[in-house]
Amino acid sequence: MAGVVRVLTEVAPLERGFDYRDGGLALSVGDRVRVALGPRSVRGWVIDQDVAAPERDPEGLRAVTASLGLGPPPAVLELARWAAWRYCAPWSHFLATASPTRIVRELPVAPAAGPAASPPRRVWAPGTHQLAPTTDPLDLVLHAYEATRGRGGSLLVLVPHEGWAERLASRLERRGLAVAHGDWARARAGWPVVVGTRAAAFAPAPRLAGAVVLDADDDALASSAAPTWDAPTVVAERCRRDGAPRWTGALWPSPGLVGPGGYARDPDLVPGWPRVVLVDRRDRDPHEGALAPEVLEAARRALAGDEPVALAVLHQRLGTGRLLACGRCGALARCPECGQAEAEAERGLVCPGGHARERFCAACASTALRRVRSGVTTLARDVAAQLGVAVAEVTAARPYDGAARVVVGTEALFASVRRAGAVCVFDADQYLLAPRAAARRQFVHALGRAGRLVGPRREGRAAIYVQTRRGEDPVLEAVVAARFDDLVAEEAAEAALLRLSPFGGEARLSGEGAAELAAELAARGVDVREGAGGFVARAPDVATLCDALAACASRRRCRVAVAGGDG
DNA sequence: CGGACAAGCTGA
DNA sequence: CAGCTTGTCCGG
Repeated sequence: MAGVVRVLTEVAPLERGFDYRDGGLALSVGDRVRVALGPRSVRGWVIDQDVAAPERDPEGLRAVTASLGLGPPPAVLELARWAAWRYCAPWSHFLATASPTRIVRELPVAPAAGPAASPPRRVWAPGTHQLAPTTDPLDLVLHAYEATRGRGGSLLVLVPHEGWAERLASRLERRGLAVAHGDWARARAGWPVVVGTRAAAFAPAPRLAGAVVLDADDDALASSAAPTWDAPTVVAERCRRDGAPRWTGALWPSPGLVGPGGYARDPDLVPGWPRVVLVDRRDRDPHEGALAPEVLEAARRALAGDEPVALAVLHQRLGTGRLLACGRCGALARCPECGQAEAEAERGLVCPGGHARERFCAACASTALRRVRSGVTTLARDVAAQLGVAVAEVTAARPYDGAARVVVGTEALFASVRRAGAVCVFDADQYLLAPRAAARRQFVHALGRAGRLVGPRREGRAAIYVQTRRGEDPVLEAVVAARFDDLVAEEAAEAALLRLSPFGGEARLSGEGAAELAAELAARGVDVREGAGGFVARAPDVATLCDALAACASRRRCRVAVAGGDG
């Protein structure tokens, strides 16, 4: 009895499966196989079994060359198919994410989900929780485990960074939970708890009992490289399919993370935020150096303390533009018409809104404008000179090695620095003046992460110093007071009004074939506008947009980034 | 995607 | 007309 299976190959642009005789191999849906495709030998996945052989010439089918072991279970196979539609990307891309890196032919036997050694202290309702950065989410995970362990299946726990996943996995193990972390076979076997980062949204657990996503507003949970997709949205869909409850923790409950049910605020939100001190540098001596005097004073106090890292200086590198400031009065060069940061043009200044003007300071009319953005290396040298101590430069490529007590780095420093006596945000304006609304959210998120280094305000002395040239900025006022409700509501209202994600479907088209795809979408009634670096397509809802994209022949010839959010 | 094969261009 | 580039087609 020669069975026929349908195989989807790894050859991404080939969206349809090809049929093969199973060649006597015992194959199941999801399994990895090697097949011949024309003159080539390629890997693929069994996507269908018991396929009818072609009526004419049933012997013309080639046989599967070899079995390459287990692949994703059927539920995850279907989830990957959904993600391919949702993000306008090849199915095989997500199947690869859900597959093991080495051949797995046998699975361990999953242990039963026994009770936790220490029960949760609180009851956490499913839904979105705005958590203070210093609130330990372990209790939420323990509650989610106890609340779902009778349901059968795995509790999936996602965090944005690998170091956090490792620490969380071992803490849960110490409380008696059976945890699969970075172990494909255990997840595939249905281990009671599966912990991981972004890719674990496609962890091969056959069924979810529940899911927890922590720091869901961290950009690391979204893939910015093509194809773009985001883990919170995928997990939401997965829970919907399995009828599983879901808990979301976020520093900033952005519209894409909050459903119609709203969100719950951490009772410790205000005391659990760090103390934030604004350092307004507008009226300062432009020669006072990289760090303001009050930051230097805080650094010296911290150097006298016993934290291994006394001061961490955070330098954001967003985009490629450079900010300009007046060499005389220190004001930032901002567009008098729309308020956005201006950049140097061939002659004069230009803002992202396209307004151009002569090259002089709008505040004091001085023509002595200078660039105020420097790289991490320059900044580290300046800080070393100001403080007279060794300064370590920390980037993704160069983690903190524990030698220096003052570190300067990008957000990558959060991966290797866990505690600090004080934090200085070198230049908040990079975030606050960026034209994208997401930049404000990223700023609050970065401050929250910095807050984990210094600890909650209720503990006193440690603080985050935010250097700025902005006056009254609602985002700065919010982080000082740890009151975000108005901004969160404002963002949601704006997204609803403009029908941005998740209130509508939204996709960015860029690259070579963008114009062609834009025309094709417009012909299907999708609202397409030309924007910065490409086109933005909008539809009343995500399904309409994704269906339209799926029907377009030219969708593979350009980069399509469909916005996340599950509403 | 990537190979196979056909059609077009070039140089001697 | 060999040798090379460029384009189109197709895979079970």
